[in-house]
Formats: sequence, C-alpha cells, structure tokens
Amino acid sequence: MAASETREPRQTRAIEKKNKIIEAGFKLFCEKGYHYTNTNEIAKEAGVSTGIVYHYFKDKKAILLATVGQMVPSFDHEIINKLCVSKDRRELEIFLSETIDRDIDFHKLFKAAHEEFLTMCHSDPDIAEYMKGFQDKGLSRIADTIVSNGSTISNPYEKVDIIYHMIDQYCDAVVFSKREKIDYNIMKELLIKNIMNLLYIN
Amino acid sequence: MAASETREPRQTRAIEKKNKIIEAGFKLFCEKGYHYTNTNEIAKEAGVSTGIVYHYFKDKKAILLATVGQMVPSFDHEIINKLCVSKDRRELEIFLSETIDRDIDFHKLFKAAHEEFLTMCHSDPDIAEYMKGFQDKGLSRIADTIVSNGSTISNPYEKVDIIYHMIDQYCDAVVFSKREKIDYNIMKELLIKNIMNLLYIN
Amino acid sequence: MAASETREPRQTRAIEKKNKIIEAGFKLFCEKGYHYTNTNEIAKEAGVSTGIVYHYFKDKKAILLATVGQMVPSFDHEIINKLCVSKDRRELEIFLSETIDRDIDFHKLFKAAHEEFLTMCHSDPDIAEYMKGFQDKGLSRIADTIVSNGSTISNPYEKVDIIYHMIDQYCDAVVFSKREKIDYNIMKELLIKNIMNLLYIN
Amino acid sequence: MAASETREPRQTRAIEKKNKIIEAGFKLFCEKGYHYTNTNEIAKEAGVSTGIVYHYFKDKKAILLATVGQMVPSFDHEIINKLCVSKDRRELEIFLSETIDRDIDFHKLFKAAHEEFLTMCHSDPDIAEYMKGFQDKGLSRIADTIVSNGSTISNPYEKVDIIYHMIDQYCDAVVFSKREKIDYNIMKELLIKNIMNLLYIN
DNA sequence: AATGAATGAGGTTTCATTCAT
DNA sequence: TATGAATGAAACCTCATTCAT
Repeated sequence: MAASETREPRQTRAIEKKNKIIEAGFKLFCEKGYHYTNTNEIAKEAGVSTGIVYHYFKDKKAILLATVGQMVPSFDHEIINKLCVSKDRRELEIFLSETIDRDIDFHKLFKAAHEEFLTMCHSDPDIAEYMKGFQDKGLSRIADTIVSNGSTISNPYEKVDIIYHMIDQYCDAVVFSKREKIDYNIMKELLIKNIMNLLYIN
Repeated sequence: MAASETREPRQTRAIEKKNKIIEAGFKLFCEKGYHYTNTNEIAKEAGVSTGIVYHYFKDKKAILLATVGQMVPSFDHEIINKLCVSKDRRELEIFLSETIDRDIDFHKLFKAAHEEFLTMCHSDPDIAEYMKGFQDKGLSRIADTIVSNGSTISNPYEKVDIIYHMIDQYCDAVVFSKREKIDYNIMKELLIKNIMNLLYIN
Repeated sequence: MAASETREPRQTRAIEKKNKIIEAGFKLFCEKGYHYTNTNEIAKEAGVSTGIVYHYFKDKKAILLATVGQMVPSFDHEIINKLCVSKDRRELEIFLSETIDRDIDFHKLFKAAHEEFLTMCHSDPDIAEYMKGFQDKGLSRIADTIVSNGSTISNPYEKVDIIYHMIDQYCDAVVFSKREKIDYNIMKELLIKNIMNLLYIN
Repeated sequence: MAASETREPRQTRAIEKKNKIIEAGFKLFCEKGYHYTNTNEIAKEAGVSTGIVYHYFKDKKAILLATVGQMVPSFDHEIINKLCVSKDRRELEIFLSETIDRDIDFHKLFKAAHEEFLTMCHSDPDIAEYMKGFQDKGLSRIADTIVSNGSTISNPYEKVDIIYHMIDQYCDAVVFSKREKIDYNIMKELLIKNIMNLLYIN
C-alpha cells in the first residue's frame, strides 16, 4: 500500500527531503493533532513548498501513514533478550523499570499523535489495516523470539500483548492524566510485580 | 463549565430536543468520528434545524462534551459490591468474566467515539479537564467504596485504575483489532488470573 | 439528474438567488469560458457568497448544466408555425432570413459558451447526456409539429437537424470567424435557397 | 507567431523528440480535452522529461497550436479535382459519399480536440488567428482551384464553406450524438442531394 | 423557540512553469 | 540537451457559525 501511495525517491537529497516532510508532519501531528494540522503548515515546517509534499505523498493521509513508524516504540533486541534470556527475577524487574521510564519519555513526545492514529483506525479502514500490520509485527517479533529461544513462558503472544498495553497505559496516565488520588510510584511497583506474575502464570 | 456552555431548557419538549441532538451527535461520532461528522448532519439526524443546535449548544465541541456521559461505562454498585465484598475467589472470577463480556458489548457500540474523545483530551484542554473529572469520578467511586468497606485490599486506587484499563484494552482488542496469533479466550483467562493476582498483591 | 445535483429552492427569494447564480455563471462562461471562470468569480458576479453557490449546486459542473437552457436558442412556436403552415415560398424565405438575423444576435451573446459546452460533451459523459436530451427535445418538437400538422415535407427529423446546424454554423461564422474571401450576404442567400430546396426534396 | 514561440531544432533527433511531444499532446487532447490534460502527462506519454517540453514549446498553448495541423482534414488534391473537374453528377455523388465516410473516420479520431480548439478560438485571440489562417488556407485552396479551373460554379468560396461545414456537422452527429428519431442513412442521402443542389444553384 | 439560507475563512490538492544539476 | 524535483499561486469545495424571518 505504502508503495503505491508514496513516491520512493532514489537520490539521497530527495530521500532527505521526504524524511523532512515526514518529520515535520510527525512533529505537528504530535503538537496539534492530525486534524488541526494543515498541509501548508507541514510544508512550511519542513522548509519545502506545498507542491512538493504532493510529489512525495498521495495525500495528507499518506503523510500520516508514513509517520506511524515513528509513533510505535521500537521493540529492539535489548528488550527481547532481556525478556526471554534473563532468568533472574530481580534483574528483569530492574529492566522493566528502566523500560517503563524510557517509554514514558517516548510518550511525552509521541503519544498524542499515536493515540489519534489509533482513533482513526476506527473510522478509516486504510489506517486500520496499516496500523494493525505494524503493531502485529512489533509485538509478534518479541513473542516469536521468546518461543524460538525455548523459553518456558506459556502463551507468549497473549502475554506480550497484555504487558505491552499495560505499560503503554501506565505511561499515558503518567504523562497526560495524572489523577490526584493515585501515587504513580506505587502504581509502577504494582505494575512490575503484576507483569512478573503474569509472565510466569500458567 | 458545561453549565455555562449549554443552555438548560426547562420545558419538557425542549429537553427532549436537546437530548435528541446529543443522541444524534453521539451516534454519528461513534460511526464516523468527531471530525468527520458535521453539524448539519447532526441536525438532520436529530430531526431539527441547523440553527437550533446552536441554541442549545455553544459550539460543536459542546455537543461532544455532552455525549461523554454516554461514553464511559457506568461503574454501578453491582461491580463495586462484588469487587470488595465477595471474598470467594471463584465467585469473583466469574463476576470478572461476566463484566468483561458486558464491556465488550459496550465497546462494540461506543469505543470509537470514546477513543477519539480520549485523543482530543491531549490537544484540547477543555476536553481534558472534563474527561478527567468524569473518569476520575467513576473509578474513584469504586476505590472509595473498597476503602470504606474496610477491605484488606491495599492501594485500591492504583489497582482499580490498572484493572480498568486492562479490561478496557482487552475489549478493544477483541472488538477492533483481532490479531491472528492470539487466542482471545486464553487471553481472557490470563487476564482474569492476573487481575486476581493484582488485587491481592501487597 | 438535475434534481439530484441541484437543490430546488421553494421560496421566491431563494429561486431568485439561484437564478442570479446561473445568470452570473452564464455571463462569465460566455465571456471567459468555463475553464477560465472560477467559482469565486461566479459568486462575486452573482453578489453572493462562495458557500451559497454550493448550497444550490453540487459542484461547478452543475452550474454549467443549469446554464444549458439559456445556451440553446428557443425554438418557439413562431418558428414552428411558419415552417410547416406557410406554403408561400416567398413568405418562408423572408421568415428564414429574419430567423437567421435573430440567431446571429443570439450567437453574439452565447455562442462561445455554447460551443465550449458542446466540446465538453466529448470528454464528459454527464454533460453529453444532458446536452443530447436538451437539443433532442428542441429539434424534435419542431419536427413533431411538422408531422402532426400533416405537412407534405418528407423526413422532417433529418431535415430539421440539417437546417438547424446550417443556420447555426452560418451565424457562428458571421460572428466569430469572418473570412476575407467570403461575402456573407451572398452566403446567406445561398443558404436560404438551399434550405428551401432541402425542405422540398424527396 | 508559431515560429517565435517554438524553437526549431536542427538535428534530426531533436525534431523527432519534438514530434513525439506533439503527437503525445494531440493524442491526449483528443482523448481527454486540452484542459483535462496536463503537461506532465504529455511528457510521460511522449517519453521525455517535463523540462524538455518547455525547451521546445513556450507554454502549453504552443503545444496545442502545434497540433492544429493534425486536426484539420487535409483537403487534398483528389477532393479538389473531383469537385471541379468531374461534371458527371453521379460520379460526384459517389465521391461525396466516400468523402463523407472518410470524414467520419477522421471525426472518430480527432473531433473532440478539434472542437475544443474551435472553442478556444473564441476566448483566445492567438488561437483564433492561428486557426483562422489554417482553415482559411484549406478551404480557400479548394475554391481557388475551382475558380482557376474555369468551373461554372458560382460563388465557390461561399459554397465550399457551407458544404464543408454541412459534412463536418453530419459526421459529428454520426460519431458523437446519434439521436433516436434520425435515420442517418437517409440523412446522408439528403445531405448529398442538397450539396449537389447547392453547387449548381445560382 | 425554530428555521434553513447565508457567510467566508480556510482546507486540500493541482499544475503550468522554473531551475539546479 | 536533458532531467525531474521544486515552486507557489490558484482552484474547488467544506463547514462551523450567524442571521433574517
């Protein structure tokens, strides 16, 4: 889909320019939301003309699709290794804690756009399909590795999914909607304990 | 805020008309999303004129705010009682299972609008404030009752929050983005086990 | 088709406004051509706002379609009566001459738009269909009357068509593309003689 | 004017390239109309770059002007000879019939573009001038030959003009806008009879 | 309280043309 | 000569909101 809707530039300068547009779009989507960002602003932010935006992207939505890659936290090999290799509970807890902290920073930057994107999945089938594929790949890769590493963890696909969203939700709450009666440090501890428990549940 | 932005009609017919508008707005927001629904459509769906919409609501956003009440699942007393009173694990698990099933139906109807609303919380302070209050009230009421009932559950506010979002997330996945590799029945079992564990963690 | 693409206003003032838009569009299409006239200009010329244009017309093309009625010379009863009733050749010739003169004036006003419209028939199926129907009705009405009046003229449909276009073409030449070597008075005489001949050919 | 607006390339390859552009433009103008064809499409169809188009042509209009030569049927010597030399009515009628058939094929290919071009004559003085010269030359050449051949046909310029447009109109109707009530074979017969009559009218 | 016509700023997108390479 | 990325004015159209009735 992306291939038919976005022009793939060969030359380095062109790639840079395309990336500039994606970055500009991403930045503005995060700051103001997709619907409150117009294409002229994206062009201006990217330092290019309006027209060139439509040279690289079929339409405004195609820019949004191109930013998805930046909106989903990269499930890098570190996470994967830690999760399945490390058998030391304490080590894993510390790692989870660090991951959560990193994810909070990520949310501070991208979450608004990410969530709007999720929302649009519900009204726009194109986006839904695209997003689903993207998240699937990321989460499945983690679970796949767990499986292929011969871990004893049962139902890894289901667990990884649950854990991912628990962390995601926690970070979102910390960044955007701190409620008075909640102690977010305690909450984090509970979260980690709960995740640890989930991992080794049968 | 809502009070100052929406005119409260005294007469029954007027109230009915206002409610019709809210319902129409809610229906369309759910079906198409806030930004893809225009006020003329709302008026037509409600069977009223364009002008009268602006008699009852300050602007389009005010209609959205008025629909929030319908978007958050009612945390009724049943839930509250079961959660804190029941000490029988098995009974509680069954209850959780039923609650999840009910919540899935709720998602099928309202989730799209609900999520868009959450998204807008991030870019629109008015909405953020309004929404926070709303959710706060619902979730806090549960935790409050747990506390006042002398339950032995620790950190009830944090736990209720986590549990709420875990269920929410699960329902969303079931309704909107079923992933191939995931068995949602197993996932549900894991979820319940995990919630049970969380409740009695220290 | 017209019904679904144009809103039919009930109230007199609204009808007047709609007509103003049609007139404005027509005027500008004649002066500058359809493609060189933009909707803002039409609105301004009509003394209305941009938005209201799209309240009455689905899109710019719908305005064009609405102007067709004014672009085709009205084949009024006078023409019809003269053509079939009058058996006096001399009288008919004079009448043809007058008709041609009147048609020249008509061309001076409308021909550019008319021709552009014809052109668009070739690239736009909607317009083609609409135009065909319109011209069909006008020309057929003349031929129908000839038939129903028991005239001795054979093949009236074919003849009326040929004659109409001969006159049309002549007027167009007089108005727009006078060629040096041609004496348009002589040409007119030839035309009339030829038409008279055609009418009574077997 | 054309000379000053288009660069005349000396080298063969360049000439070929220019011709490719003209052909591409002509093809697309015929298929989609001038206003619905953009220069990028022309370049792509011609297999050249966008930029080079503007090396050979001052602007888009210049491409249109360059295509005119292909849009007017070539009034070749055959036609001319037949028309004036042949004194045999029957022979002439057959010839007219064949000419009309050939012209129908021509219309199938080129009429849309031709007509659009005529239309533009009315709004664009450059095109008007250019076109007038072109058609003038073609039609006048026929009439000139008639005159120089000592034909007895009176008012040849006027007659050739009328006849040309009658045929043109007939072909257009056959190709583009067949009306139900008309029998185009009968119409053709009438046309030929009428032309024959016109030729020998005084 | 009610209507729906009217407004007009602003959005997305196109495209003839230019320019750096 | 040749490329095709880049420009940016301008086009069409939408829609939240207002206003005359």
